[in-house]
Amino acid sequence: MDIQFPLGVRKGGWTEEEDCLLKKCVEKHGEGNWHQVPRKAGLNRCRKSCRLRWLNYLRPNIKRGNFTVDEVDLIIRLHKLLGNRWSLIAGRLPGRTSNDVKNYWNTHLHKQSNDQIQKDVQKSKMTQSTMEKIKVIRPRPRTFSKNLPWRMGKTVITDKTQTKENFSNPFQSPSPGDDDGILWWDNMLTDPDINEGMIKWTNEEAIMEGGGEKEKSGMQGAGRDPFSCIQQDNQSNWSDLFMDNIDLQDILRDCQVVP
DNA sequence: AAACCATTCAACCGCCGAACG
DNA sequence: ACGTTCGGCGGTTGAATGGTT
Repeated sequence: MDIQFPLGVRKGGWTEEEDCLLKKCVEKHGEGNWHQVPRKAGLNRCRKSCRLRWLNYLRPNIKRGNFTVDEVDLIIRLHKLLGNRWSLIAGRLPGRTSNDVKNYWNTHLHKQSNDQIQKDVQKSKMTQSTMEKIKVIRPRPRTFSKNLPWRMGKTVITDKTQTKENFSNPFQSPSPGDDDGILWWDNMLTDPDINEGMIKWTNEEAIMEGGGEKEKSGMQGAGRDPFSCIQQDNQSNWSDLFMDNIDLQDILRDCQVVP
């Protein structure tokens, strides 16, 4: 670390002095224009290095320390839906950076995930219905209605069966009052096949990391929905997860897996 | 105490898409 | 239409640290 290059661009770990310069610069000029930041801040760092340091370390309200059970659970579930879209996942975890989430996944959850995939494969070989569920990931409309239940506090219960006809116009926006748009999300997020194993992971995680009584008791009850737990804990609101998030909708648009 | 191994995480790298001239 | 620049992202690396023998 700490290599000096011919062009004078420093690499490696950041010193306190550099942190201070960068922080002052961003506070003065605001985020953005990263190509100008090294010059304005008087740093011999490349723009990318400055940006990364700010985003991952210096930015205010960055949460450090262990991930909570709820955070872990959310990561797992979002990863199941989105894959390695770390920035999107991190965007739903206040104070966490994409780098943090990525690191956490790679160090704590990756193996568990692989194990779970193996289980899923085994299971899918056993039941055709499971096979269908794996194949049929239904795309969603690009826009969400303002009448969405999560905005109105409605509870949605739906028939999980799905026919081929449902695919006829996968990107069609729901008509007013059409709850179908959220039903898919609800199905996805409450699907036992998707949820299976996750709660177990997080329980183990909490115990492994020496989580206190709060954490352990926080996951009591095997059938507890982690999302309701999030809401109960008031740390985050599940409804917020998808509100005003175009990116997420775009991803969902790409989510169709053709049988 | 020393050597070795495993884990963590800050930082770098290369790529991509958007914006702009 | 094309080339360039910039911001942003995910994958990967490697130093630091902790644990084990």
